[in-house]
Amino acid sequence: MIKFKKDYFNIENTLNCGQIFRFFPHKNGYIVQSLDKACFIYYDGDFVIIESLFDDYFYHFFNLDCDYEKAYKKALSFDNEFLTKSANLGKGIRILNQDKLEVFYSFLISQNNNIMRIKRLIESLSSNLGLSFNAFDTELYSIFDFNKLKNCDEDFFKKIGLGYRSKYFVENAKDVTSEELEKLSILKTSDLRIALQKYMGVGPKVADCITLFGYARGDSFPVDTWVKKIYTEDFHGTLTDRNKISNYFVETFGEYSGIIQQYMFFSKRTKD
DNA sequence: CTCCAGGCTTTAG
DNA sequence: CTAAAGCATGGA
Repeated sequence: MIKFKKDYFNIENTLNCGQIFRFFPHKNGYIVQSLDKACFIYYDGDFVIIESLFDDYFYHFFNLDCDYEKAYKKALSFDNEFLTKSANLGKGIRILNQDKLEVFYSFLISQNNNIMRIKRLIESLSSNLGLSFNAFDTELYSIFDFNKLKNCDEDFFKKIGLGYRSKYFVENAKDVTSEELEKLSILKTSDLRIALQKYMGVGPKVADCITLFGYARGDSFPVDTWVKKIYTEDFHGTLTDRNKISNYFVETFGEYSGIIQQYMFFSKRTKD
């Protein structure tokens, strides 16, 4: 069991800011899944409790060593109305340390798609290609077995509902492995971003999500349709190219780009 | 019916 | 090089 004060840790906001797709409400908290592991996270007074069989794994997963007060204060220092509002709304958000391969395939699904459907598709892949196990009185599936991906044809992925993204899975399943992604760790973020885009279906935005959520690169700023709206409506920017918008924000926020992006993405999507 | 969702690849200019 | 069409699917 892991127990810590809930300062700068909001369970709902951390799960609902679009960085993770495999979680769901359970009793007084949430069950959260990563690869073949699961944990049960909930509040107990002023504390957050994480129950699992893998304390070390989930301690790292939830990034519990990171000081988020700095990021929050950094966000306030820019004196931008929308950013200040977003930081106050989202200051309990943490960037999770997720598995690189799980992030890769998860965000391969994400393009031109919505979060509810992304969650459904990953769940469907898992129930078809993962192993079932029981935890917290619940029947769960591990993430889809990456070795089994190689043996699936395009029709299988289409039946799951991946649509035109099916061929991305067929292509990448041939050579995108955990080991291959791990090799790229030596690259600095800007080079890593380019390297990831060599894979079919991975463009600038998906690459940024992989560097941020899989490689823990704070100097990443994914620009999707929501963030583009933020840029024009709330920062009154004039750029239209997503690459340039991303570069602009990374130059502005530096190593805090990723978390600040999450504050704003969460804020823009939250109807108050 | 149209429009949109954590966009990318392909093709045209 | 930049601009725009085409793309699967399902919910609003």
